[in-house]
Amino acid sequence: MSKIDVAKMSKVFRALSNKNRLQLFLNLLDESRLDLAKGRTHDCFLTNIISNLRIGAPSISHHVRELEAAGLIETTKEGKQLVCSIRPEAMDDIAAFFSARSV
Amino acid sequence: MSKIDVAKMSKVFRALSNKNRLQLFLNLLDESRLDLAKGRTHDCFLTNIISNLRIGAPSISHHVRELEAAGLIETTKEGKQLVCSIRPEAMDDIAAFFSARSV
DNA sequence: TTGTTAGTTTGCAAAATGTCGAAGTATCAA
DNA sequence: TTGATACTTCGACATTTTGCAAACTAACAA
Repeated sequence: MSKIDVAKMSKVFRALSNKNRLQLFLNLLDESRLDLAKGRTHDCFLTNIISNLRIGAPSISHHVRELEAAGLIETTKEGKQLVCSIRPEAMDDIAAFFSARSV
Repeated sequence: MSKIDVAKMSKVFRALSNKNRLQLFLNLLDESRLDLAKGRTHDCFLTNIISNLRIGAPSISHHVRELEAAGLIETTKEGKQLVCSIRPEAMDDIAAFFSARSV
């Protein structure tokens, strides 16, 4: 199991501590579940996962970068559009840590 | 699986987003691992889990209440001392959230 | 009773965060 | 080339967060 340090972990939680940012991440997670379960990554256009957020484009842009800086997602450009994907390693690290049965 | 409440979950993440607060929680988690793995709770004196935090007593007091308000821990008084314990359900929620394999 | 320990409450200041409007860039379409 | 779409960057501003000092309370010891 890879070791996680407190500073890094707190950044992950910070990234998910804002309602809009969490919602954005959850939208992406919903889209990605099936692929993640199979051990694959899943690419998703940003436009498709921000429809239920009531904030402006600058804020969205800012939130995406926070999620990326925390290591939770990766992004690439595809033409005009931004493509997002969840980093499975980030999910795994934290899941392992908080699994009560992992002693 | 229970549906995720964004507002509630973001509060949990917010509680763990501060380095000192996370460290405090992790100290408690370290102490609690064995019991949690057996499905039990574990009581811990506050004094024992704050030794590596470089902040004053008022800040500690504040952080403990934040963790409690987020539903991550429970506290009781024992004489002069405060006793803390991790709420196992909170752990389960977090583990489930980050488990990519749970579809 | 007097002192000590363990934590709480209050009030305050510095720093970080979240959102926005305005302006800018890059891609693609007409 | 003109316009539209999909972001990004840059201040600015209000709100929240974090931590501290000072004063306070409750439990216990001497």
